[in-house]
Amino acid sequence: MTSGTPQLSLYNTLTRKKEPFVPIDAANVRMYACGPTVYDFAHIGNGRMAIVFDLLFRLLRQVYGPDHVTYVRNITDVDDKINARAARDFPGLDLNEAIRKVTEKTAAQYQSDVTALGCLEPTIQPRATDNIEQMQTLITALIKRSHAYEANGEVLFEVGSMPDYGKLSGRNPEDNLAGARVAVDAHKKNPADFVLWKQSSAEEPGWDSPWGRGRPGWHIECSAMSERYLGQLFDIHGGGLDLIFPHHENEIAQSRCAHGTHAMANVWMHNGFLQVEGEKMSKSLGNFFTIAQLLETTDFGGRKWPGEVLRLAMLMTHYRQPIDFTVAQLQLSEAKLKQWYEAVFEHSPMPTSWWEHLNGTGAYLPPSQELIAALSDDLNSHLALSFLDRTARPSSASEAAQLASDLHFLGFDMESFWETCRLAMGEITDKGEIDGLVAARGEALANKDFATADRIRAELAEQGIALMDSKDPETGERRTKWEIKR
RNA sequence: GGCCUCGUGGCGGAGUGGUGACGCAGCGGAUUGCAAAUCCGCGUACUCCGGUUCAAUUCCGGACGAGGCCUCCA
Repeated sequence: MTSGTPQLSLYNTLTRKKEPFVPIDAANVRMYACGPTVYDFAHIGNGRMAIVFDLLFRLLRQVYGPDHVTYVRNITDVDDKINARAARDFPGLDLNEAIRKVTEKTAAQYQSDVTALGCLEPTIQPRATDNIEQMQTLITALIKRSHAYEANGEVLFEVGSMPDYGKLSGRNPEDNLAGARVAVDAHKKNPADFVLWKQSSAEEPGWDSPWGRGRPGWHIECSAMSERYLGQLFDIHGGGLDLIFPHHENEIAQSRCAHGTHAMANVWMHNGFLQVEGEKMSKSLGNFFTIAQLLETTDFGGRKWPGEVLRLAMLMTHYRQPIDFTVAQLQLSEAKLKQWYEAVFEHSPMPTSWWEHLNGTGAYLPPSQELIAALSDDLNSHLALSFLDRTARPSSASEAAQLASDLHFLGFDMESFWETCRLAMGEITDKGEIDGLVAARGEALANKDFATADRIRAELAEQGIALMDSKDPETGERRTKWEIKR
């Protein structure tokens, strides 16, 4: 970290305060985010989480260097919901084979979804099923240290064995009992005790273990995978707000009790939820949208939405605030994005032009200090974007190049934008052809042949090209620029 | 019932103990063959009630309101 870099501070759910971020090892900053359970398409709320932690990943890479950050996002591919889905979708198949089909297909879909949202690939994406042995090792340690017990064929974590259980969520087991619909199982010592390992029937997926053939509970996998790839104590652990309890609480209990450590991760970060048009997103309200649906169908607002537009809409609100996801918000995002891109395009900062840059080798500049400063304040993405608004009227090619680089840093790429535009442009794909028509119109105008001039303008408009005239401030000559409209 | 967030102009949303961030929309003007774009100007917002203070939207307390978690839902 150079001396000019602003201090990074992050809100820590554990302390309910914004704190300066101090990495355990600046040469290897380690973060973990709970990834998808791969049984169905990811919805736009899952997308928000991916974007938030992608932004953090990008910021950390900028501050500490791209080779000094490890980002682990797991794939949960063992889960009873997956089993149910596999049995439903592939009734003829052997269950394990059906499960593999479901998880592979869903994991691939997730990857393509979040890539469309501009998310970098995490450093490591471990699968739960590749880490069963590590989970068993953890469970064995918990039993040995008297934090877990076997009952009724299950292995359970004993909440009462950990004095500060509930610290993250600010609750203690007694509080929960009053209104909670916690099933009181006779075999549990405490109703809040949770499953580490459960038995599988012959048809269910299972692994041999000291406690019989079975499968892991939901929480243990993140404890196992984070330890394997990040160690017993790492820097940042993130996820959605709803994971605070019970998932993260239980992860902390498992990891700390198994290792005898005082902490699992130093900073716990949670992103807020999103609503859709003012209502909670739910299947029953009919306002439940998957990422793929927004990208590929016209279900939301009667049209498809580019991934970058969805990304910008998410970043317009601070990650801890609730977002009201609306068509109006997406339209505003698209307009902004278009304005920024066009500002860059106008100055064509590359030696040739962005068109050539599409195939080529442009190098981006480091992001603006103001941008990094805004994000360093607990990922204040809206403030960062308002900085872009202020630089969105570049007066020189170098300013335009800086704007392009800032956009690139935030995960918005000129390349994909122009690809999308090319598709929208229809017949005309050659910039020279457009320039020729613009010149022909200029000639017609010089001869006061407005009919011809307007015909050319109308033809271009049909191809999705809008022309705009302006006066050169120096010479008073007509200048015509064009842009792609959608 | 317990716990956690949050309440800023038509909208999205920063921020601050004392001159109304920024963007979108809107209004007025300049420019213009027309159109669009562009440029200039315009808003007097901080849920309510107390308290602290010379001064509160900002700090403290309370009320009201919204949302969330306590159900393997991000």
